[in-house]
Amino acid sequence: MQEKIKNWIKETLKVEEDVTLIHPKDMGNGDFTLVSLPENIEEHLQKLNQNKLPEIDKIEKVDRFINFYLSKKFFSGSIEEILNNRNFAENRTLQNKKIMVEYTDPNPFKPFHIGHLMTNAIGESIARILESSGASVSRANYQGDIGLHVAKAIWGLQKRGLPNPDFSTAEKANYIGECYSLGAGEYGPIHLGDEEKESPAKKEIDEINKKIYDKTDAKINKIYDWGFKVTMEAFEDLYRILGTKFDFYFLESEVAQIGENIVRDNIGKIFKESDGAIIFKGEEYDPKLHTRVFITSTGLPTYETKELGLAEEKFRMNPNMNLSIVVTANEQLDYMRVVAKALSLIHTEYTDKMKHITHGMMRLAGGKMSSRKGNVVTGESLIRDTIALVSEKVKDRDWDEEKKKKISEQIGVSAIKYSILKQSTGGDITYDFEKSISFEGDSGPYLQYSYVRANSVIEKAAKENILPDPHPESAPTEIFEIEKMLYRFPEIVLRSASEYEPHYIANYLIELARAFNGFYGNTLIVDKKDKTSPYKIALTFAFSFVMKKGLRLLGIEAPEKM
RNA sequence: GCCCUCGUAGUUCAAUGGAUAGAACAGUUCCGUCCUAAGGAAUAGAUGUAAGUUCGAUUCUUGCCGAGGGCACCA
Repeated sequence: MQEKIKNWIKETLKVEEDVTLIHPKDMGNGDFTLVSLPENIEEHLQKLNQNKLPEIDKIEKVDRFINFYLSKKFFSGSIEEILNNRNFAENRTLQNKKIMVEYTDPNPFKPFHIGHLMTNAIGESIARILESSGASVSRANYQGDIGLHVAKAIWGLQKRGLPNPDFSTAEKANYIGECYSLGAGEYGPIHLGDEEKESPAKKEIDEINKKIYDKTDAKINKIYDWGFKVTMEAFEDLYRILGTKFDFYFLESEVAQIGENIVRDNIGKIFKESDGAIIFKGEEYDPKLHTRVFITSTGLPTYETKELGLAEEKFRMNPNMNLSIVVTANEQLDYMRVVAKALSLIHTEYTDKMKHITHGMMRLAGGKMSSRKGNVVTGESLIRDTIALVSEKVKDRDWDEEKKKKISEQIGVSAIKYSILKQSTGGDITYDFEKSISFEGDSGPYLQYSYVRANSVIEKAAKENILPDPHPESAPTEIFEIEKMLYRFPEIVLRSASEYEPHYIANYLIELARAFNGFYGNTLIVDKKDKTSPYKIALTFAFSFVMKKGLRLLGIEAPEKM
C-alpha cells in the first residue's frame, strides 16, 4: 500500500526523486503522511485531491505535512485479504536465494549457557523471517568438540567418576558441566602468598588433551564418546523445546585441517611468519583491523584458522549459496572482521556473501549468578526454571498432564524468547527472572494470551452460528485502531528481513495485542443482536491469524489455551 | 594508547532525518457475577554534554564526559 501511494504521489505531482511517506506517530493524524517542503504545498494538495485514489478517504494539510486517511472500504478490504490469503505478509524479495544461518554454537562437554540461548533465539527468528521472504534457509550449528575444555571435563569425570546411570540425559549433561567447572577451577595456578605455582592438575589435563587429539588412550576415548553423546543429546532436547531443527552440524575437529591447509597455501601471499607463528596483519589492509595469529608457534591452528575452514566447508556443502550469516556475541566482532578480511582476500567471491550479526550479553537482574557455589544459572537451567514456574501457575487447569507440559513449555519459552527479541540485537539485555515469570505487560505470554482470547471469541461465535463477514456492508462506521494496524504487518516483516532485526516484529505485535485487548475490552464482539458482529468476528479472525504468524516469525508458538 | 558498540522517564526498552519523543514495570486513581482480570481505562515522569550540517536532529559529523567489548600464540 505504501508503495502504491508513493507511486501515485510521484505520478500526480510529476516528481522523479523519492518522496518521504511515513506513518504518522499519532493515528489521529491519518494513516500516511507526506513530508514536503513548504513551497507549492497548496498546489500539491489540490492536485492530489483531484486525482484521488479510491482507497483514500481524505487528504488534509497540517503545517508542511500532508496527511492521508484511508477509507473504511480499504480497511475492510485488507481484513478480507488477511482472511483469504494464507500467505499474507510473506514476500518474494529473497526468492531463489540460498542462505545459511549459523547460530547457537554450544560446546560439547560444557553447559548450554545463557549466551547460547540468546544466539539461538535470535538466529532462529532471523532464519524464519528470511524464509518468509522466500529464501531457502539452512540452519547450521558449529561446535567445539576438541580442545582444552574437553580435557578439563574429562579430568573432572575421572576424579568424580561417571554419574548415576539412572540420571536423565539433562542431569547427566549437568553433571558433566560440573566436572568441567571442577577441571577449569583446578587448571589455573595456585597462589601461595605472593608466589604463583603451576597446579598439578594442569599437567594431567594437558596430558589428557593430547590423548584426545591422538586417540591413543582407550579409556579416554570411551569417556569422550560417552560424554560427547550425552551432551549432544541434551542439546537436542533443548532445541526441541526451543523449536530449532538444524540442517548442518559442523565440528571444530573437522574444519581445523581444512583451515590449516588454506593458511599454509597462502603463506607469503596473505599470511606471514612472525616469532614462529603464522599471522595475518589486518592493519595493512584496513586501519580498523589488527594482527591475529592463525597458527601458533607450536604449530596448532587457532580459532581464526578453523573459522576459515568452516567458511570454506559451508560453501562446499551448500553450493551456490548467496549468503552465509553467522550469529555470535559482540565480543567476536573484531576477530570476525579480521577473519572475514583474510577470507575475502583468498576468495574474493565470498566478500559480499558473508554477514556477521552480533548480540550483547544477558545480565540477570537481582544477583542470580553465583558461580562459586556451583549453581550457575545456565541457559538450560533458565529454561527449566521458567517452565517449572509456569507449570505451577497452570497446575489447577482442567487439562491432562501432557497438555499441561506442552503449554507450560510454550509459555516458558515465549517468556524467555520475547525478552531477548523485543529489543534491537547488539545491545546487552537484562533478564529479570521475577518479571518474566509474572507475565505482566510487555511479555511473550501477554502476546500468547491475547491470541488465546481471540480464539475463544472465535469459538463462541462458532457456537452461536455467527459467521465472520469482512464485507463493508456489515461493518460498523467506526474504524477501530486494530484495523489501522493489521494491514501494516507486511511492511514490518519486510523491514525486519532487510535489517535482520526481529525486534520490529516483536514491537509491532505488542502494539497489535494492546489494540486488540482494547477492542476486546470495550466492545462486545459476539452478539446475535448486533448486525456488525460478523464484521467484528472477521476482525478477530484477522488478528488471530496475524498474531500467530508474527509469533511464528519470532520462534514462539501460539498455544490454543492458556 | 588505538579500534568497535552504546549513553533516552526511578527501572527495562522503542522511535526508516519529521508533527506533542512511544511502551512496560514501579507510583497515584478507577473498572470484579461479563467472549479467560495472565486484562482494561486514567494520571505523573526522559533525549549525558558542547558545537556543527539541515527548513527540521534522539537519529548524521566532531570534541568532551561516562559504560561495555576487543587489541598475537585461548575460544
